[in-house]
Amino acid sequence: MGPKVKFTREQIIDTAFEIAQIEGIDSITMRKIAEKMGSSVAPIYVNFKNVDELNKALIERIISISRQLLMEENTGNPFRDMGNASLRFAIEYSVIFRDLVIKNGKYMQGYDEKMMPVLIEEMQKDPELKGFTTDELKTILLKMKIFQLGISIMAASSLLPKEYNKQDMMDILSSTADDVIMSAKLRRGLR
Amino acid sequence: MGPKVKFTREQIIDTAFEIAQIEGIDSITMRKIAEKMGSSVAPIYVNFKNVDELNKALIERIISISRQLLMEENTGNPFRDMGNASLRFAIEYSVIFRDLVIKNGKYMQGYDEKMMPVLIEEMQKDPELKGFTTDELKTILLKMKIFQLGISIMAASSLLPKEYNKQDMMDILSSTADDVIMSAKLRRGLR
DNA sequence: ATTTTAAAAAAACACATGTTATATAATATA
DNA sequence: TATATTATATAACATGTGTTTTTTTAAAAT
Repeated sequence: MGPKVKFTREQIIDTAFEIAQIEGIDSITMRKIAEKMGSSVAPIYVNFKNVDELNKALIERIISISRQLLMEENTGNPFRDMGNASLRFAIEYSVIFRDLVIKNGKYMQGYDEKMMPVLIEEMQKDPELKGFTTDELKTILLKMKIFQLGISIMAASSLLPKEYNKQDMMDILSSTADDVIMSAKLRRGLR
Repeated sequence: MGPKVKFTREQIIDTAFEIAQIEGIDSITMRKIAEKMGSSVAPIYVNFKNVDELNKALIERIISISRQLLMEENTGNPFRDMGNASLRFAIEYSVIFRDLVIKNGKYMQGYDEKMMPVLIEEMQKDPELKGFTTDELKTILLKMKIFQLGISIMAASSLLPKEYNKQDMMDILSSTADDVIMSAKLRRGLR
């Protein structure tokens, strides 16, 4: 055996995450990570074949954090929880969130397609949403996902009115959900 | 005088725009522009002090194109036109649109703050929106701007259901506008 | 026709970055 | 204790980029 391991794979990913959070994913370099850890680049190349592998691991880490936020949010109303979790992630990790949406559309797309049926199923259990067809539920969900992405990006990019705080954001998200559901109910009445 | 000018400022910006449209703004380099024009980098440095100046000029070009799209869209319903124009830009120039939102939040912020009062004023003339207070109109506008950003980014990032076409996007944008306005009217009834 | 001038090309410089090759040193094992 | 192993450090290499310097060249002025 050689000397004790001083820099682990986890530590490297953590450090990359910290840099990404402040400067953006593109600003990560091998030397920056090394400097921040107080090492040379050697430990990085022991743990990762190259920069692409490191990036892949970082993306996985980010996804896992966002998923954890979703777990924490749990009012029993799944599609509202999802919106709030996304918003929280966008606020707490704004730089990374923007990078992720921009760069990683493909990953998100796959993730989304898997979540869709699950969410529809959950929505069917929701008393507030009783009596809607699956198609109507799909439309409601899509509208809310669109709105949720919009407000998340606005929050992450400081595009909302200055005085807007987190609570205001959650309120307008919730209020728009009400709008969409209410209008769907009215339309249902016309069927 | 020296030889005839072979590479104009406009041509350089056009070429940068083409690269940005395909590979993203960050992928623009002096040498790439030169190669695409069939020149050396010299003409670029005659027309621009450095890469920052070139980027500034490119952003101006992008803004001007997006403004032109807004001019073309003109159904007389200003805040719906704005949504459609943004959506069209996002679809036609998807790579640039994403870069712009992400990178250039600050510019958009300023642009927005200037547009807000104008739009509110236009909304007050809209018969569909008669009888709302300024605050109510502001909320409606904000909700629609959020939704519009969300769908534009989804369109630009291919995050919408595969079968969704441009018309579907415009329809759901319009339908959500209806939802928001309708719900606001119901709330107004409760005042 | 010659000279001047400015546009463009070619080459060079400085620097950042990914990656690899080599050197160093700490630890387990014989 | 001596040796082998291997984590880490150091240094070097290749490449891409912005920028500057030098050279070439074509049009205009003389």
